Amino acid sequence: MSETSYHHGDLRNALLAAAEQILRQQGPEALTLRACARLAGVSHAAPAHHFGNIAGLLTALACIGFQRMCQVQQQQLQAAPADLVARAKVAGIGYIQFALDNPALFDLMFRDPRIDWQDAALVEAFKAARRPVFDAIKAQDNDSSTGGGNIGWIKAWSLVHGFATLATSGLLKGADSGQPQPDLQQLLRQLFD
Amino acid sequence: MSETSYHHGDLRNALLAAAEQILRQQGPEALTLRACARLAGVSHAAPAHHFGNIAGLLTALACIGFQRMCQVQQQQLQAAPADLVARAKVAGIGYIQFALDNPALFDLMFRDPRIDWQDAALVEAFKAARRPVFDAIKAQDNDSSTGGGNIGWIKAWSLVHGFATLATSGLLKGADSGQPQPDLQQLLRQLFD
DNA sequence: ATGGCAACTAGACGCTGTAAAGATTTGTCG
DNA sequence: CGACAAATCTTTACAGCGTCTAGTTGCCAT
Repeated sequence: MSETSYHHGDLRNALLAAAEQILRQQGPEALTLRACARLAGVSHAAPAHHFGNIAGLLTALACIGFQRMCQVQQQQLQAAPADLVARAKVAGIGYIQFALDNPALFDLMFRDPRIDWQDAALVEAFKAARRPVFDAIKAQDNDSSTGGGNIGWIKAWSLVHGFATLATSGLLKGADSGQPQPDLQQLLRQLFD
Repeated sequence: MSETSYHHGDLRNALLAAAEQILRQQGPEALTLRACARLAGVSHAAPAHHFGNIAGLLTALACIGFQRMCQVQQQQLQAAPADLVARAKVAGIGYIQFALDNPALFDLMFRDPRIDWQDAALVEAFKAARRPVFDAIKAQDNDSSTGGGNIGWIKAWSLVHGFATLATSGLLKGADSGQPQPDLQQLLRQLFD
């Protein structure tokens, strides 16, 4: 059961790996079913047996992205202090750090119109990925007993997601004191002060 | 020089109108050069003479979008009080209101990878569209003489753009107290308190 | 009036996603 | 052990897409 035999053996994962490589190296427009099949060394129709159509493959890749995004936040929270405000900052920084480290994947997850948001596994992974920030804000609300509705959580999520989106889109270039290449890490540290 | 004659007369604007209609009614994936040509009643190759390629048409449409977005904010600022904090809120609300009223166009402007960000006219329109919020925050900074660098402006832009992006993506559904259809207008009013 | 030129059409090419049908391997049951 | 069913992959085909080239039409200035 090698890569050269008729039956690949692990084609589904091989196609996902190929898709991520193409996305990272050539961008979302080059990410096609046939390109993934070529890179994996199979016929152009093979991916359909594992993903159905292009939406299925992109949705599966986005699902993996949300899972990794969740892990990044959880890992950074493990090494964080117990202070609730500090933990909220750490969760937000984890959210943004994932976007800065994986800009193409982040864009695919949140911006590609071909992704199927009816997919149950995707929605579950998405909700898990936004949960660390949600929980951190809710913990603050409960502690100070100022927690009204969800507006605090939505404000925090908007701030974090907006910064991540603008940064991965390259739109913060020139927005920061005219520097063509803003120090995103420095801006990120100031974002929650 | 009517729509039925060999020479259309105003094909460029007709194609832009067709593109906006397709985008609004059928989404970004249906927005193709050939579909615009069909709707305008010309041959499939006609758009190339006015826009060069698909990126040219989408970039021109996005340019119009940024111009309208700038107008919405300016109009709302005309009827706004002189208080600097209030004016900053009005500018941000105008930014978001444009996104809520034109979700498909907003997505095209900020999310479509086919848009050419090297285009000078597009960059100029984009910078004009984000200027109302920028100026309002800078006026606050100057007034209170607390204005450090650009972090205040970037925080405000991130908050506004993040809310607009999440709302137009439909991701705020379910984020607000389990309601499937959150009252975005009510959330928007609370966003800057 | 007529020549030049801009606007538009027609056709072709390679790319894409997807569907149908055939080929090959795996695994299971008699 | 052998045969058959199911899963996996290939081959072929088709329509739609962007874009290029060549050809056609009609306006406009000379």
